[in-house]
Amino acid sequence: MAQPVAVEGRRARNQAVRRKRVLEAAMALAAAGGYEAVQMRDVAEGADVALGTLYRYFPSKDQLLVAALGEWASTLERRLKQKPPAGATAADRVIDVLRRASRALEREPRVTGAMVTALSSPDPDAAATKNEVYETLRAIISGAIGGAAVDSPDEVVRVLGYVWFAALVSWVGGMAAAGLMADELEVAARLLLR
Amino acid sequence: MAQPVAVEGRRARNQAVRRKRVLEAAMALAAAGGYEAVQMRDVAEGADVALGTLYRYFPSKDQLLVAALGEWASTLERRLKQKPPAGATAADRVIDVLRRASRALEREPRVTGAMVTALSSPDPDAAATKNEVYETLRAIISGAIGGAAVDSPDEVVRVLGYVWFAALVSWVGGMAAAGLMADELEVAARLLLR
DNA sequence: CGCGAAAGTAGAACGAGTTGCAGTTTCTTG
DNA sequence: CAAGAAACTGCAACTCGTTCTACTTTCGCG
Repeated sequence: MAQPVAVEGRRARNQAVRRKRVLEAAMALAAAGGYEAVQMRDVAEGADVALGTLYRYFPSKDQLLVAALGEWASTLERRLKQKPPAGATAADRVIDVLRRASRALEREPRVTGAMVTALSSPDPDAAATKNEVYETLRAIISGAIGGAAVDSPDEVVRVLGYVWFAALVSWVGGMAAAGLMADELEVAARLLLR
Repeated sequence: MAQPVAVEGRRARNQAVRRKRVLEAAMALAAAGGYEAVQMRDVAEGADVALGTLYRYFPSKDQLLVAALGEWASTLERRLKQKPPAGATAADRVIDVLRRASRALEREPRVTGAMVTALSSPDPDAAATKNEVYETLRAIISGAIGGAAVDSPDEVVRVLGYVWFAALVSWVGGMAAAGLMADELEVAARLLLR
């Protein structure tokens, strides 16, 4: 009589649900008050989960927020696959993508701030998760370059990834105004893809 | 009978001494155990200063460490003025400078880690101090380019500054091996200064 | 000199990330 | 269906950055 246990069993499904609830609770808090407002006790309460459980899912606050950023980046990547960037040259397409991304990030400055803060944290336990995020960001840039003939595309992509990250940190750290970020990225893209 | 109060009076001199003691204590702790080992109570004790006094000099741990990085960068800049980088082209000189700097930073990984962690912290109160550090780093790159004819030198310098910062953070965050940092910088310099 | 403000001291107290623990619930599996 | 392991819960406790308080010392200046 056992229902065919769809995929992965009931436990896994419940865990996926919990995980999502946790991430949503964290985002809600981040939207309201940024990094410092994402307090682990509050996240636990908001997700209706015990503090210990929260820590079982995400071993630290930074890993939680980096994971959230990972979801965001994956979503962006998916959307870009469906609606590829416009532009005749590789530089134009890269700039288009980065501007779109920047606009989205700037729309929720506190959320972005929280996630980027976590991304730049030194926590070595989060290194693997952080790398995935970087990987996705690079894939996004790479996709924008597409098949265009570019000198050493991998190197260009890596350098652009660095610039993207640094620009985000500068903005979040209050060292650069919001609009600047996209402009700096455009400058870098034009220099590297000329 | 009053001794001619050299410069700036006795108070200012004592404060300069205290400040230096604090920075030295912080560096000693950082050398031993990195960012987390730089605990404000221990810094205060090591510098033979009360905790409250420490906070009067440096309003936060991050500002303390960023200030330390600022000293390091200024020293490097001074040294480079005396012994300018070797190399025929701008790219070669920039690479030489960045390699020298990287080697120095990699020699004390824990100290570097502590300082870079602070530099990438989002604390907006530290923005001014952080900007000074960036300014110095850019000046160093700029000096290496020197008078060479380069397209949009300011933009190139800014982008290289971003890459330098991001490479440091990657290394410190455990996402890239030590030697890699200098190599990535070389790649970026060659791409931007070709 | 001698006073008053600024700077320093010791130490308690608060907040938030993280950990540990004892007891309960929920799955999976045989 | 009956373990029994793994996952959860609620909560106390610990750490370390930061703040606050009450008191003392030091220095520049009239």
